Amino acid sequence: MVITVRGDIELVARAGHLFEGVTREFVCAARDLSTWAQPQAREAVRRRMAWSPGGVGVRKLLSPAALAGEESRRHLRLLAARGVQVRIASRPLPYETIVIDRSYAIMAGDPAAGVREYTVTDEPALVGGVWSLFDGVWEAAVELEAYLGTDRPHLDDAERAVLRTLSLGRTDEAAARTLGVSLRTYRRRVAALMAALEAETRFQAGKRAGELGLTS
Amino acid sequence: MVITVRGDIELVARAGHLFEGVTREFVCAARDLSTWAQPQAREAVRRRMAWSPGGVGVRKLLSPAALAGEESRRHLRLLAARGVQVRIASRPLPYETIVIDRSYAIMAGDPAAGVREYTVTDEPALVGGVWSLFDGVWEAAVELEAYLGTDRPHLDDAERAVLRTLSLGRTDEAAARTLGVSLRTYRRRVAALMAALEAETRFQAGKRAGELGLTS
DNA sequence: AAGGCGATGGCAGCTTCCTGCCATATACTC
DNA sequence: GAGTATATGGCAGGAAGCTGCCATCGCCTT
Repeated sequence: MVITVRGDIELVARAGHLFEGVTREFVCAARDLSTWAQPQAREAVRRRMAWSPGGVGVRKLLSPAALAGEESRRHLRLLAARGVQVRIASRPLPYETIVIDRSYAIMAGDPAAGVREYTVTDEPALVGGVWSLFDGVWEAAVELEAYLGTDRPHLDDAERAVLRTLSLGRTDEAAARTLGVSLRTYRRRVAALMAALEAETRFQAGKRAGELGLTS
Repeated sequence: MVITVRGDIELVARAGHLFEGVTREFVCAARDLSTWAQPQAREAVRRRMAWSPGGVGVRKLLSPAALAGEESRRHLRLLAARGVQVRIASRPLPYETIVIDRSYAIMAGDPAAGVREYTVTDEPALVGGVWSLFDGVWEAAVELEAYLGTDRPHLDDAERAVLRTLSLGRTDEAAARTLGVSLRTYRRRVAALMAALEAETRFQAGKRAGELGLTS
């Protein structure tokens, strides 16, 4: 069974009961928090949320863009406090996706289009496949608190350059030469980088950089 | 449009033309290489593959289980040599998935069932969503060569212990003391760990450890 | 012009790290 | 027992890394 609806209101009308019928699991991937802008939709979601403490696993997967505003962060933290698992994926997820109880999948159409289309299905292969892919992305994504906590130390150009030479395994002397600065300055910058990464040793700095995926 | 077929043969009969009509992109996620066991299916895939050099981007995403046998590895390397991008996801992907030209999605049903069911669709929202999720997993997955190369360096207890002390930022002397070995031995083990991580400096070792998620 | 400020470079001394060499110990094989 | 392999510890010398101090330079403000 596959149905396609246009817009939030029609979605709620046709598939709203699915939201309220969640018994075990509700997973949701989205680029940001702007979906469900319609009051009716939000209301339906809220009604569902009220049940969540009762054993329904709710997982919300978002892209970093969802953390843009301070308000968004507060909202997400609130959700997390209510038991919703929130993770941040490294890439945007333009097509919003919902899987309910591993039985129904709801996917939003191209966001570039005007009125948003939603496709709802209960085909086992589709639902299973989508859920499985979701789970893969979920596994690779990082916990909200961890993401906010690390606070992604913003490195300036000099620090990035230092990071690169360190990653190459050069000696300080060679690195300083390639960067065109003195040994003293280079080491000062290494010290600055380590401070930025809250590391006391170069090993710790490297580990931190690796964990944060600072490749450059 | 959504159709469901039972078994490889019927899939090829009903959707085989999709494989041969690839023009831009062919992506595929699977747990292992056992799919397409049927000769007809393999043949269809092979015909498709013959075109791939002509600009079709082929991405194959597998779980580590696909690397079980030496034969599998050879096969994958062969594919890679032919221009197929092969990556290994960290988790198994029980539901096999194919997306062709971002226009058609084919998803296999529960592998536990007897005859395998396949669902084929061209619903934009479904295809787009599946593709997007695939891309997310893909991004988090690791290149075949990198995976085989690094081969998840298996660290013994001694190396794990060293890793822990290094992560704590202790000096070698303190670390050696807490581990109850001499300074010389401790440093030998650090050198061994660095060799295992293919690192030339402690920074690189830390980075590698961070990237590999070696927390302990 | 004068002064403050921040980044740089040189120097020096210190700590830490790295490794080759040798001696010892333990275990395993023949 | 003799021989071999492997892990350990000590020592020493060298390489690399760290940082305090001071002088210099460019830039900005007053």
